[in-house]
Amino acid sequence: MRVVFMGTPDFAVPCLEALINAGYDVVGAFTQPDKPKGRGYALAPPPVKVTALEHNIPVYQPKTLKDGEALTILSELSPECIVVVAYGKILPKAILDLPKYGCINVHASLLPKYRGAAPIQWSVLNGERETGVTAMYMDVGLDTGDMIKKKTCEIGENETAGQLHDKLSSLGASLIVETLKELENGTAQREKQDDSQSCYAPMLDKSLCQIDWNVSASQVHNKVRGLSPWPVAISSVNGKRVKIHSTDLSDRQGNPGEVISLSPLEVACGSGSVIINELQLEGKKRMDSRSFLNGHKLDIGDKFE
RNA sequence: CGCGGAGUGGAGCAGCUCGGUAGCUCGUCGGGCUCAUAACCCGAAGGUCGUUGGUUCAAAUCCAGCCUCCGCAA
Repeated sequence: MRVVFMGTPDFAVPCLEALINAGYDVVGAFTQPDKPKGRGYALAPPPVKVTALEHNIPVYQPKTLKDGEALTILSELSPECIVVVAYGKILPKAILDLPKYGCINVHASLLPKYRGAAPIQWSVLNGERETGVTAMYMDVGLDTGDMIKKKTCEIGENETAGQLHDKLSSLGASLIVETLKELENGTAQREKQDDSQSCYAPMLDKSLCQIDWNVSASQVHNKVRGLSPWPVAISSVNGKRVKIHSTDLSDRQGNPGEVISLSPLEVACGSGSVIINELQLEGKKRMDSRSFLNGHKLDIGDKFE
């Protein structure tokens, strides 16, 4: 089957590789344009581009799909199916209608829940215990297409968005391969989404990162997990910004934000408390809290805020 | 040329302004104490102070270049 792949970040890479390994004829890869990134604004190629080039797949990085150019390219590639995984652009109807088997999207949640840009992080932030990946026929809405197939997985109590990301990413890879098989066989299901059950997972905003110590320990813990490894939960001590990378739940009480123990480093929340395992001072590397305390004096009663 | 911080025994930091004995909190190893401890006491090992060059009688410290790591911003 001739397939065009559309995707951008790391999450999409295993799907692309799975298609290649399963023997699909990937005739082109669409991905976002290189963007200036990091210190010095060095131009960074998206991960999907790197992978595609390694397999000698032609890469296209149009700024927009709305003009005729993208459609022309796609017509020439004449894919029987377009697979879209975290591409980051809306596909116009003309493109959706192009391939025989349609445009198939892999989304990192159990739809209709967590439609949108950051389903993985939001499912952790909200303390969900289960999530998964969904394959669907794309339509003109945002993650609203009819569903074909799902795979579920558990979210561990201490699991981070990063760990979940990796799990779902490989789940998504096997899902897309199985889904294409079913499409070819004609055994693929088609199920409408129940819009009344839907919710949105918007792009993460930096203002989310600030930890409010007045909320419950599990809310703090979910925030730390959900924002790890990026963009990372933020607090400050002694006037300096600190990233909080990893915590454990505990249940001691105290004034919210106050250090109530030094070994291990434990901070009180609105209810319960949280043990800080790993943190990072601005300009410094991330380190375990014991190392941190060796070089930065903290006392019981000092406040995180 | 986006803005900024940092490289000092295994870890985290101080020392650098005002050049001249390598310091602190841990860890490690050996010994002691205790019913017991991420407890305490005694002792020991371990560092070309990122790298190259310059200034100087003398450089971790001053000057210049390079490498590496990190924070912000995108």
